[in-house]
Amino acid sequence: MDDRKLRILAAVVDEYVTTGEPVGSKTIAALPDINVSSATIRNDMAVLEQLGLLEQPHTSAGRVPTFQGYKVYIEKCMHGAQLPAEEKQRLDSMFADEQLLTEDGLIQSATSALAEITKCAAVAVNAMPQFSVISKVEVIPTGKRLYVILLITSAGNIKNKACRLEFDLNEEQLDFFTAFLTEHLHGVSLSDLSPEMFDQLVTAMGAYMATLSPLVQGLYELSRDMMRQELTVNGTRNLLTCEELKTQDIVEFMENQDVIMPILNDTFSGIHVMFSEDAKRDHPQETFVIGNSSMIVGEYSKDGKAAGRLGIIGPMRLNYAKVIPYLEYFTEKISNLISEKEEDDT
Amino acid sequence: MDDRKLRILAAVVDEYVTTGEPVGSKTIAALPDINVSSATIRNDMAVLEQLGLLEQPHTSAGRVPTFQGYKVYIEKCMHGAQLPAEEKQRLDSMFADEQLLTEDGLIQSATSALAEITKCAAVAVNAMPQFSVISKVEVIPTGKRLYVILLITSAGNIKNKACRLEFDLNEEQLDFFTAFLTEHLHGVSLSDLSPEMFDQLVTAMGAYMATLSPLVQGLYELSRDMMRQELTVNGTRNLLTCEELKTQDIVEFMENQDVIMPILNDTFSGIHVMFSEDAKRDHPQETFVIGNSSMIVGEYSKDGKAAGRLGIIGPMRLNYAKVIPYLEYFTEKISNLISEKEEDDT
DNA sequence: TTTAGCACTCAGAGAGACAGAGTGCTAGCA
DNA sequence: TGCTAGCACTCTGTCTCTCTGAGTGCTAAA
Repeated sequence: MDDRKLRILAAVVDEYVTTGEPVGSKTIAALPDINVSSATIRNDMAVLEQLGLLEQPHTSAGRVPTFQGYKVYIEKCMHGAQLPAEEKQRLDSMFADEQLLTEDGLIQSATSALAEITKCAAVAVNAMPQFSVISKVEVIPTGKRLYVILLITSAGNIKNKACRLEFDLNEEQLDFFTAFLTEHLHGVSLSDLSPEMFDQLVTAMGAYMATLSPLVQGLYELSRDMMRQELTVNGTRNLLTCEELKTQDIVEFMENQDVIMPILNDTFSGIHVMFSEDAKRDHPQETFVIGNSSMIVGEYSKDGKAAGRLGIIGPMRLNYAKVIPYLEYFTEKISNLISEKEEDDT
Repeated sequence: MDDRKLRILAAVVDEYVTTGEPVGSKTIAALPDINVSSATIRNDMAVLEQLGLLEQPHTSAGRVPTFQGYKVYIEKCMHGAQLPAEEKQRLDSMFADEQLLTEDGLIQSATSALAEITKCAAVAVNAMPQFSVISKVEVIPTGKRLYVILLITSAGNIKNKACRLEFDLNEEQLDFFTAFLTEHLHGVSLSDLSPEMFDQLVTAMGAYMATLSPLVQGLYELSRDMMRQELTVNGTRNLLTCEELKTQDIVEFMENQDVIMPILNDTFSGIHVMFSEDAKRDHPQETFVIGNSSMIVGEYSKDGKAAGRLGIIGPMRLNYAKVIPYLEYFTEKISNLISEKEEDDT
């Protein structure tokens, strides 16, 4: 695979990405940095087609990159595209205005900006919170036989749940229960909270068991709830303008966004590009992936530890050279902002 | 407007609803309960067209009901269609299995069943919680300068919010604040919580003002949050199969479902049918309504008091005679189930 | 008031022609 | 050996034309 063939591949991809039309040999020959005739290009394109990097929609049409072609392009032809300095500044100032925002707000504005800029859908998930640890459990009486359990983790997540008991608790019972929970659960990681562990808790309560078990059950559900990752999706409607994506697929995705969770959680580092073909192969159990789509995912971190992922879902025919630098910028920016915040808060 | 014209209108609607094709005079003449010739029907249809109840897509096509035509049909031709008894039983048994469910769960399963049956989108909102009153406010220290505010209403809604202060509070301050909030807020209705009222609260705190105002601010945001109605939408994808609805519109709706809130909150009683034309007229400020759609809304109640609304969004060309009885059934069923539950709980 | 008959209209499907873009192959040139 | 010019061939998309069928409105008769 010589240098010229790579340049031709890159030219086909660039051209196809902007026009959306199959690219012919003459178009390529007319480009300034290609100095061979269209006949030569035709020969090279035939080879690229045999390698599975290009394909023809029909005999008398130009060439279109295959998803393997895109892969080679991204890997070998894109060498570190950068965001223009003025664009960086513009975005920096946008984030400067929003310094006060919470992490949630940050993710919201990052995904919507990303969706706006790339004309794709932007997604984000926080990292699996399984390793965060319970820092506080409170039980608060709030009405006749009605109690609210409040669960707080080291990562700062707070959730509550109301439980109704058979009987009202007296002060002593309440104190016992709070102390009991603190003793057994403080510092325990969420992922260690198994149903078995809760069974043990119930037995350990001895005489209080019968009265308090609904609370323990509620607590279990609450911890399950905490384990759930938050998915943010923005700009899915942008995908509608891509003819190569089926509307049916897009809407199915909108109604059932969670299917992309396992794909987002795949292990990798840095920026990762994935096509619907890959997803179908690696996650056959997922009922649904948008056909002909690609997903570009990056990771953001908080004080050096993985904190979540940010991605773009778009058509396979996507201006990767433009989009990837943006994604890099945003992941880095989010990492900085949430890490700083932590610093000046503690 | 004589009886025969009404029967012809009904026949056109019924026929159009099932076939989706404009209906010609011959088709109507062939129906068993119409005993006049096609020429007579043509004359009547010309009159119905002048009345604005029917229209022709083009000169040599059959007739199609206008939205006014549907209105007259629903009002005068449908005389109380009923759900077949066996269907009622089937649904009853479905709900019997789910007696343990919460109100949320009930709404979830009702909307998804309704969407499934009608092949439309089903929506639900709870009633505006503006008249529920604050029954409890708690402030719980959870870490360094970190406090969680817990707000509980008479309707049983619970929400929390974390606030970070400049300084840690000592026990006395915390006690003061809790007592202060209970004194001023207990029994106050959510709709009375204005920014001005919070300003007064802050001033009334005297010396504590500076330290505690972030908590008051947090409390205000929490109360705003509580006022927000919960919207449940299910089965929007079903709408994609209707050619008369624009995909663009449907997707726009999916991404921005809240726009239907004001429409759902319109005052009415019983079952109410509304067309996108009506919605555009009555809610011109709403940026978006699905064109050619209709929305059928009913109300469910809890112990006789309005508790929320359940609706169907579908194409204007909809089998109203089938769909409306289902909606009636579901609203009544939900009302019964949530009311019963309340009884045996207090 | 209803009906039968007739001329008229219009959309949609199908066939055929044509232009244009692009290819593969062959033969010649550096 | 690698590149190029030229040519025949292929295929799609578009345009035009025609034809069919469904449906109407109008008129005259029952």
